Amino acid sequence: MTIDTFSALEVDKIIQGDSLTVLRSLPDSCINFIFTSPPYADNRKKTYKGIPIKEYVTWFLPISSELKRVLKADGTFILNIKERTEDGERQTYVLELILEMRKQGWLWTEEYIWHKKNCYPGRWPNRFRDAWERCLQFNKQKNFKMYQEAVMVPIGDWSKKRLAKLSETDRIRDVSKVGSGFGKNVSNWLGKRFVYPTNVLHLSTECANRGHSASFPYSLPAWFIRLFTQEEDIVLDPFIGSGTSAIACLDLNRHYVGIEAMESYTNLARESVNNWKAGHNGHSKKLI
Amino acid sequence: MTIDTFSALEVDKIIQGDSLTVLRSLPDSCINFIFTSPPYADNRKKTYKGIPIKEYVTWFLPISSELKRVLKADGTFILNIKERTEDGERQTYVLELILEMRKQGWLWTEEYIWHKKNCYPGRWPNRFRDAWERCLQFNKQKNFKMYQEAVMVPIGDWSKKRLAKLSETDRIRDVSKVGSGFGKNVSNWLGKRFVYPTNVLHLSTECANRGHSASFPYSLPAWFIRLFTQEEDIVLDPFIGSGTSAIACLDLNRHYVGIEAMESYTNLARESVNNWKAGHNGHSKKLI
DNA sequence: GTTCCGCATGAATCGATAG
DNA sequence: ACTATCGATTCATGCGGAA
Repeated sequence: MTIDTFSALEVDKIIQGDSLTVLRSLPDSCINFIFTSPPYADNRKKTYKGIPIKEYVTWFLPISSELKRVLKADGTFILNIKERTEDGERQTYVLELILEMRKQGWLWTEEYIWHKKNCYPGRWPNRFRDAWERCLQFNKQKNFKMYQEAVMVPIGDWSKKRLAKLSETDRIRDVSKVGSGFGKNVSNWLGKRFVYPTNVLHLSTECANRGHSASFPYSLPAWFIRLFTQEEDIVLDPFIGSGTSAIACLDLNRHYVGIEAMESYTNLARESVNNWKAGHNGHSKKLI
Repeated sequence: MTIDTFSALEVDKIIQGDSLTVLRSLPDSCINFIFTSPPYADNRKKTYKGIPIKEYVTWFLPISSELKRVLKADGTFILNIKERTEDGERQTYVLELILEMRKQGWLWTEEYIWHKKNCYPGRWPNRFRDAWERCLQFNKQKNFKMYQEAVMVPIGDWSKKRLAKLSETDRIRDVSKVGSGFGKNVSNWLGKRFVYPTNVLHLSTECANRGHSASFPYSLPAWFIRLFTQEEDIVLDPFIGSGTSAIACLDLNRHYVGIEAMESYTNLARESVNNWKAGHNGHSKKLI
């Protein structure tokens, strides 16, 4: 990254505004990694958090085009999404989106499965509970940065527990141990036998009553951020919601750029960031 | 099922021949359930087990059309498939296949994830081990046969604590919803030992215990056969390979129709069937 | 500081009812 | 007929307070 980039790109901020508009104001090739969980399709509510199914692809494509522009050549874009059912069918807009994004020049590199261990309850005569979501990986070129060692897990049964419990409690423990960084911490871990994970992630959704609901658990962006970035890298979340990705960046010593359209969510995200800083003795991350 | 159907459809057989050709000889609407794991796409090997990627959709569509014809109106088709990577990208033929099959009139009802707990080992610089496959559910109409009780799983350990004491809030919460449903609700939970599964299946890739290698484990077709059929129903596998689906049918007292193009696999499947019958004291399943 | 235990919650989905 | 809203269904988990 160059000085020029930094002079044009302000990092560690939650920007309030329309995602497409804000993205257009960002410089080319300034972002190391993009993680986002965009608003899901919803025919019923025509609010911010509900894009009609039929308009979904059309709505997203200009955004993915800008994301491709701002992403560095060796960067990665992870899109967390799951299609809705309508009229008893899985809708196909996510499939269409993948095909259209490839026409934009994106490579569809991989599809990770987020297995939601505590999925929503319910019972229906024609289907079971939906316990998984897609984490689609897109890249600009075949060679991209990937730091597999940062997400290695201990071998054996408790490795699954370890991966599953990478949430709030874990965060505190890690911070209290080391200030130098999460990846280092993990690699120094007690056992010497570590194994690479697979493309299936077993994470629970957080369900505590904290005044707001995170649409995805802290550990989801954290896992991908560790996998695709190094410290001081810049992470973009164009639909940051309540700020989960930003908190993950703070913990992992990455820079973040968050965009959020709704004022209430923006305030919530900024508050989360301030709480994090307060919890770390007022020491905010050193800015370049 | 009518007598006519049976006179035209011979069940409990492994038919050797080209799948499309054989399918065309079957009567309309005679099959209760279709499960198959078709030959994977592969550009390099031009063998039976390798359909070129670019031809895959074109190759499969006439087959899926015939499958739709032979399936009963309330039947289900489960397609176990996973796209290959080529040039560092996930290929898109499965996505395209879903879209094209919908144009044929199929409903894309659901996508189950088969999580392969002991997936193939290996390491690559740009991806992790692939630990999941798609099990795509297609139907002819919104209302289809589904026997959810047949695949219920033991309830989690949490229930022991949870049900040990009935707290005040349980009562309040129930009352707030349905008013009169409290007693009934609690009594249901107290006796409950099994719950419904989700759309994520955790199965190992272990094969049938006969020393024959199968591309998918016995438990995968068995699970779906139990879910979508009753005893005496007819199950079709148009790419039956070494006969795993047939063995599952024998165990579950379902009729099977298997199709296999290669003579060697056909012999293997027939041998598996014979071994099964020998292991059951020569009593083959009663034929109608 | 640990462990234990109660409890509210969740990117859900269907079918019935209402406009 | 067609769309919008609402109630019913249901289970594993993290969190917070208690022991």
